[in-house]
Amino acid sequence: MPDTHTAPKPAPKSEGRVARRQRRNRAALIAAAREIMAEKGVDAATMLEIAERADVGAGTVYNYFKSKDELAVAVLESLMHELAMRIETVTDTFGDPAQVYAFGIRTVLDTATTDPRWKQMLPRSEVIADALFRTMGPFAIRDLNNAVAAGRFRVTDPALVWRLTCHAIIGMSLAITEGRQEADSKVPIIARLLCMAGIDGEGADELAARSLPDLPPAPVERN
Amino acid sequence: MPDTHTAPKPAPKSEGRVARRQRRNRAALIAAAREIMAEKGVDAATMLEIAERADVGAGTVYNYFKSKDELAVAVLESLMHELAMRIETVTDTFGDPAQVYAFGIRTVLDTATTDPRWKQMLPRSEVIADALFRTMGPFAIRDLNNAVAAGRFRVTDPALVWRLTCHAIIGMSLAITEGRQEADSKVPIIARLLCMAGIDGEGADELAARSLPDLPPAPVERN
DNA sequence: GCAATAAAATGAATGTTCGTCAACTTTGAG
DNA sequence: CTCAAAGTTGACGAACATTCATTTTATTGC
Repeated sequence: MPDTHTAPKPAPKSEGRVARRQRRNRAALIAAAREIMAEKGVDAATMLEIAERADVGAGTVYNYFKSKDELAVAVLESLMHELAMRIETVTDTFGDPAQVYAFGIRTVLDTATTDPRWKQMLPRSEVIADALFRTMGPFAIRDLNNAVAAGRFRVTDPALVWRLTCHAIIGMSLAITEGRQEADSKVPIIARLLCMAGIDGEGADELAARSLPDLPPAPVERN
Repeated sequence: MPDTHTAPKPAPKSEGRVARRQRRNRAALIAAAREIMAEKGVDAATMLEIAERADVGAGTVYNYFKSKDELAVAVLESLMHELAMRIETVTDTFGDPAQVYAFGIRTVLDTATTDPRWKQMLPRSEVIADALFRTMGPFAIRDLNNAVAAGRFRVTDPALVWRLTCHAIIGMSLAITEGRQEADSKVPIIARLLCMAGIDGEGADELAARSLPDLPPAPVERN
């Protein structure tokens, strides 16, 4: 009698213990991966060590992330989301929309070359650039559009400009951290990237040279 | 009697068998790696298979290249050097020095997104971008300087602009081959990259839209 | 409560690959 | 011809991502 009256898909009444544990595990895994990857770099961080620090079995990681790369992407996205939030709290006081965009890319460049959690990810340039494009894209594209509306920039395809900028920022960050590019060339780098947004050379130089307000401190790591 | 009259460093009279074999081995290894990496990608190409196709023992590869990465870089450099040579044969007929630069970056973008030997390397963005910077840098920087002298571009640090351009080109090439970026956005990509060289938007658009002469065919693979 | 069932966690085993090394071969000067 | 230095070899060790059969945990109908 296969026609028993068992509910085939029991409506998930409210959040059960499973869902709570899953959220804890996912967060713990990302936090552990973040720490270990920041300490030793993406490649040197082994899945076993990450699993141990998150206090789960080695195989469990694969219930949450299909591969090590996918886990690394999740880590990156969490870092970037956090940075985007911190940037937001500062830029909404700016009068010049072009400066909002300039501050954003300048901050990403500074963070990528300074924060060890970012630095250790840089060798995976293509992954990090793509994550940057996706995660901070909505903010950056909005800022570009604002600056265009204000007559400061000239851009027909903001997504294209943003993608070009992402690859350039990450590539230059890696070059700087590896010493192939002088660290004090950050201002000219920003100026040239602003040129891609359709501002002339003098305007770009001036914008890139403006002094920057401080970011709010990063939220403390939760244990 | 340590003072025997043995020449401590016997002047290499002429090229001996060792030197000849070494040149053959190095060339064979690069050729084999080129083929296999083009077929299967850098990661999927195993050192053993490369050694076998080059007809040397597995350990011998490490007499010539410290690591798999170093071998991959050598392959890239050979590809890029070849492309630079082919570009040279075309551009020296151009009247406008800005067009020489534009043609160069356009050709690199086209080749990277089209030639399977390049395409398979793209996932190693950071390596390929750096190789591009080094290998084609002398040409690109010379072209930039010429265009500046002709009043077409405005650049204070050509190496910086070239490095930014390298990372952007390679990143966009990968995005195109993976379908994350439409392939028909190549012209606007080039236009935006030209903006970084200090030309205004209209000039960049016009330069990027010019039709391109064909390259001479690639030299045939030697067996 | 209590089975019955489904979902998730586990960790030992697997398969792969890079790079090393001790033994072996080739080279070429004396 | 002799022999030491240079070059080659392929088997091997270590490391690591991923898999999967088994065990543990949670949920639900009764």
